[in-house]
Amino acid sequence: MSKETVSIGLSAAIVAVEGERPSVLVVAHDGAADALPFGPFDPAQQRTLESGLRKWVGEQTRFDLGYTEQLYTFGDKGRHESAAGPRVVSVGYLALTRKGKEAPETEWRGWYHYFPWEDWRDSKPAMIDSTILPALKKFVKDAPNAETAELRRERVNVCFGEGWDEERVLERYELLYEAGLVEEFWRDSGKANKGPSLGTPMLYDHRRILATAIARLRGKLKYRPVVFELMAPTFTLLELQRAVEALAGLRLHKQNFRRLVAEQGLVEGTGKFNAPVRGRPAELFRFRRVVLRERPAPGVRLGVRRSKAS
Amino acid sequence: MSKETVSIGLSAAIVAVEGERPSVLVVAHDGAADALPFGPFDPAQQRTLESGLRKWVGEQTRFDLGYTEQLYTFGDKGRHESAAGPRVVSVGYLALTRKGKEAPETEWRGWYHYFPWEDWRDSKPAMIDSTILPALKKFVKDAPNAETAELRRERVNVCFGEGWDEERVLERYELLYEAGLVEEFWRDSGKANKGPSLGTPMLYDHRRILATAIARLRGKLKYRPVVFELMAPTFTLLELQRAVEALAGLRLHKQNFRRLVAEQGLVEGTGKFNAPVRGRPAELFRFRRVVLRERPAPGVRLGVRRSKAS
DNA sequence: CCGCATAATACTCATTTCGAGTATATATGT
DNA sequence: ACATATATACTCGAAATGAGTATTATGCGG
Repeated sequence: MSKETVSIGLSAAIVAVEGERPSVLVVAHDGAADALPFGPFDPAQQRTLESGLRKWVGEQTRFDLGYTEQLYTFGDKGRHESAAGPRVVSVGYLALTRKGKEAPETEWRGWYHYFPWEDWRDSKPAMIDSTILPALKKFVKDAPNAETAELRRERVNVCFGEGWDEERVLERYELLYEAGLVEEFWRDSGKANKGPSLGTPMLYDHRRILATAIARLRGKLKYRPVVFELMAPTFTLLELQRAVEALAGLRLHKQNFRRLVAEQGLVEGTGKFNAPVRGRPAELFRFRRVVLRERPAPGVRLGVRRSKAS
Repeated sequence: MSKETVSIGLSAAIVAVEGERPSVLVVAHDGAADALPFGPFDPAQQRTLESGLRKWVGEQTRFDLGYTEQLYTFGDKGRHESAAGPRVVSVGYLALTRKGKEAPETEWRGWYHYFPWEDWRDSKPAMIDSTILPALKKFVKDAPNAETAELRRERVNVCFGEGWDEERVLERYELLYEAGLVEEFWRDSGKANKGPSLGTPMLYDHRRILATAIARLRGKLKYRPVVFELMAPTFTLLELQRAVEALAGLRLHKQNFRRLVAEQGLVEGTGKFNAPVRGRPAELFRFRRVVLRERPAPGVRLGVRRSKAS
């Protein structure tokens, strides 16, 4: 094993939405922490990193990855590899798919298990005021000097202060990590955690990769029609809205949502209607693929609401 | 050299702006193609990829990298390494700095040398209509089948059709690459180019990394105050506007630009004025660092003009 | 020292977008 | 029939946006 070479690992946050639940495919061995599917990159066989990813995902799971996107390359010492063997650099990917039968050893898990503070659909998660903000206040106060304290105060404000920016998923996770509010911090530092531990931990730095994936997806949503990778071929407008809301972790204004989607030419009606459980039947729509040719940034601009219920 | 391991290279697009010219630091050996500063990553010495980057940039050049950001990890076979030796995976970075004395062997070069079709400040570059579009039309026509032709037509339209999206720098470069309009395509495929060759080529895949850097910077500009990393401590509003225009490759509406910048609280006046060459003296402004605490997405929203001159 | 070119800065205006709400239509269940 | 639930259409005001005109402060050439 040469000193100058490293081994490359590919991790994938494979995302699907079922109804109102955004889910991620995890490998869950009993006892061990949840992990993202992970595979080695074989430089001898594969021409590109992405083809390597598609290959082992195809082998290990049965999913057809539609949209895939590289997220970030992590090379931090000690956050991945074992003491023996070569240094591991891991390249994280985001992949979107429609849920199917999962492979053995894997299962779908709602991503808000890992990030409960990111779901604002019902209301601001109570844990923010009850647990997170007090703990972060302490984190600011415990800063070694005034300058660090000021920086920390700024970060706390940006992440959890006035005006929720749903895209800052990674920033918030990293802040909670540094403040010792997630289990991984204590695991990585080898000390015992005596305080709160928020959300379900994951193996290695996988929760960080997942945070990156969610952040990227929430951003992309607004200017590229990526949601449709997660939808069935036809869907009602409410189903589409629920999917977007699930991903963004926010409630949207129904009437404005359909106005946006329609005006942008993102969807077209099929003339068919669903069989409703209750209420007036909704028309089934399909994604207008041609919009890719027409508009420069055809995303689902999410008309965020400012006040009460929908 | 193990079969399963690769060697990691770090490339950096180090960007500065002088007046109206956005520049990138290149290593220019006589005869050879321009290259981005490139250094190997030493897994034995460095804890993270970014610390590895900062180390050799600090050694080779004299710059203090302010803002740095990882761009993308390229692992394509044949686009980087030599036949012998290990497979090279290259991690690209974007770094912003203020121009200083460059190191030996390096020089600043305007980035539009490499992407002449990306500079729309004066007008739509003539080469688009005279050279690019006809060649791409041929590229569509030469498609092996109707489906590929349709896909290509769509891409051509998105990249160079109605409605210029200044952020699609990478998409455009990749399209030109595949259509054989940039020298690198012919170099990589080992054939002789008989057609036009647009812009100045670079070593390996460095022009692709630079395209990624420009795209990322143009996007970030709008929602994070990154321009200020490139400005002197104080500046006039016109200087700021010119810098943004240089990066975006677009002209902006002067009065609206200052309205945006002022309303968003991005800058504050110093009460001092410059010594004008002509015209009324302009007030010198400085970046309001506190804005980071106040606003969720404090970027320079660039009120793009739709008609004639400023 | 006057008028002009040039640039900075202030202010106006119409249009579009956006958040929010009301009104109406069409189902189901009792 | 009517209560309830959902789908869809339409309205309204506030804010943001694109574009322009007006005014102010300089240097410079006569």
